[in-house]
Amino acid sequence: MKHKITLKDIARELDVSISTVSKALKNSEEISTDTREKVQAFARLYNYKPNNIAISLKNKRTKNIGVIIPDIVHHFFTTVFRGIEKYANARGYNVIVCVSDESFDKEVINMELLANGSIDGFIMALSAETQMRNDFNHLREVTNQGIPLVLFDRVTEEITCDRVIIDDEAAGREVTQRLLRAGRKRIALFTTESYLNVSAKRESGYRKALEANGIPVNADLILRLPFQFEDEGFSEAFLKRHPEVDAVVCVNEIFAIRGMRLAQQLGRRVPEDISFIGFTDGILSRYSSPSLTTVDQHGEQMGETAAALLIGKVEREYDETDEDNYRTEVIPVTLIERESALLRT
Amino acid sequence: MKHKITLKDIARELDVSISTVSKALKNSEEISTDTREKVQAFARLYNYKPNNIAISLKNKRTKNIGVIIPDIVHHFFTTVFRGIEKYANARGYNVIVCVSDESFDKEVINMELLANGSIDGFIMALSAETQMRNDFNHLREVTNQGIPLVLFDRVTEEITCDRVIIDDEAAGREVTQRLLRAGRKRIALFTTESYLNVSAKRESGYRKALEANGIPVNADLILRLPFQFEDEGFSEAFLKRHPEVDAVVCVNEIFAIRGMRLAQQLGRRVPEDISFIGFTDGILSRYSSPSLTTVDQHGEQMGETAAALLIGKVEREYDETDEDNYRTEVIPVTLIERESALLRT
DNA sequence: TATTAACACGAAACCGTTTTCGCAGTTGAT
DNA sequence: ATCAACTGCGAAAACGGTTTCGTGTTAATA
Repeated sequence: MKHKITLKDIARELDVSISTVSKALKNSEEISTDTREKVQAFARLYNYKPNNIAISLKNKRTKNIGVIIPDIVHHFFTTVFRGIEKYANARGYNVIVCVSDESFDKEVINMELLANGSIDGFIMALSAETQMRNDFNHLREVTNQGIPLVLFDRVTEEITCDRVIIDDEAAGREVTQRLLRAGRKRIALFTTESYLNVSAKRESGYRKALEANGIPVNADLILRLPFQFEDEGFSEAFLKRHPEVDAVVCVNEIFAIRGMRLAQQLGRRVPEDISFIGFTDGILSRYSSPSLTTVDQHGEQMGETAAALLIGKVEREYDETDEDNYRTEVIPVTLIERESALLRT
Repeated sequence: MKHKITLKDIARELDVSISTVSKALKNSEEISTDTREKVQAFARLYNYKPNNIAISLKNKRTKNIGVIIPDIVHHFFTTVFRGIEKYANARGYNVIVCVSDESFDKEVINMELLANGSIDGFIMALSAETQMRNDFNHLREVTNQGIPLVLFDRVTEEITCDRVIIDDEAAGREVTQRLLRAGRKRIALFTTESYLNVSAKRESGYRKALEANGIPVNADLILRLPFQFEDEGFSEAFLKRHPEVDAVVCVNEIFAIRGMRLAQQLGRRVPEDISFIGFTDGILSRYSSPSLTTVDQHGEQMGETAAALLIGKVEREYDETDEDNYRTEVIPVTLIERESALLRT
């Protein structure tokens, strides 16, 4: 095994001091052209590369950013991750990913592990369990240490930090509104348990749209599905129980796809008899039959924005206690109109 | 900003030496019970956590593993990644992900960056461009430095390292064989350009199955699709040109889904008129209409196996020059029978 | 000729740990 | 009383860099 060459090795070989080598490699004016060239030639020859760890220790900067997401096998998070990775990489940062698996404990453990010098900052989406427990001490711990934090999608207001979100309520309102305008009368909502803040906000938008149109919200038309497990027939029972429903707003892609399949199996035509609109523009939406009309959250852009905010903080000096330094970026969404909903009357 | 506490701080406060603090925290017998307790109590109180970077520098071990994959928004790679992350995390390792984006240059740059001390080993799938160029010097560079490397899925024989693969040829043979047994006569193949070794092997299996059944391979029935871009109507033209085709073997999920849609749009019934079998058991396969019969590569298991091999190497002393130390693990595949292919006659 | 400035380089501190080794001071045995 | 062994701790080197501050040599200036 070829031992990796260090400054010390070069210094020994060339019979100069370590400092001289270090400076020569940085092309410091302090070192004579002669020596500089000699050192640089030698370094090139033996393919010298400085040790990242040593530099990190010295600079107290790792050029690593930590990303903690609930799940990686999930199109939305994957897309955001790509945006983060792309932006970070272009600026010389590497990305360490930890998957919390929707577990509070894993989230805490991973954060603490990374917070001890491994990363310069965090980008994360809260796990479901964290949102349910409403316990954010691990986040506070980290920000108190002066480690920059950017939350996206699954965020909380309890922590002073940057945020990248979409306007979930407006989006929920918008899609419901569009269905109403297209003449739909009985609009159902397929959502998750309400502790997920995005779901709660989308639901709130749904409710507001109905109310704004003088339609009373019927709690029976709101179906709360367990989001981690397979739907145990809840949707099917719901669709059978409510033949009058002519449109469904779904808080994610998968609920919509499953719903559509079941509706079709029950002999209902999509979108003629019943329209479906989802959230997240993943491959499923594009390739399902019919293809799904859905809200594109522009995950990649969210990721890039989050990375930009984080790296900005990392590289700039700033006053942590100044609330004005924290921004909440709202990424505009786009409704992708496909086949699963009739929106033009 | 609360400054992170160090050994030095504790030593100063308690008026002992840094060495004493270090030993006390490790519960060394060398230190009196009194001092130990005092130090430990103080450390707990101020929530002392050792600096990972300093430890890495000292130990020359980072507890980070580098993962380089061509694409993260791709179900198979994501699944493998989850397996890696799961296994690694359980053993106290973090995972740094770099996306090569199918580009040779990015792959090289990322590897070189990480190889300078940031990681203890690599797990990777080669980019398409790397496979096309057949240039593996960056891999050789890394292994020469004694950095363990595990290749998965997109591998090469040119490098001495561990590998985790499926038997692509056998799988290609198997699915073709099953279609033949089910009475299909004109079986087409939708594949990528042949420089991707997995595609090449699957094609080889397809050919062998046909030959074994006395059916001449008809090159016209092999459609090579650009895999990075949207299919510009090639599949459609193919299906129109070959109405006699009654089954298609596809080297990935997306080719199969697109093929099915087009076939259906052309008025052909799937699976009655034409059967489709794909590779990769992603969400698309499960939720398409009809659902896709596909080869499950068990990505998560591949990831776990790769991580196990890597961490084994990292933590064990071994002789790099001994070829016997390198293993190629073949993960058994499973054919998931769904609706898109009639396999029982 | 004495002073000074520029030049080229090295010593050493520092980042935060771990670990070896040595050194007092105490204890117990001879 | 002498020596050995043990106890409890600290100094210092090491990991691989960066950076500040000297310092000796040479050449220019008074």
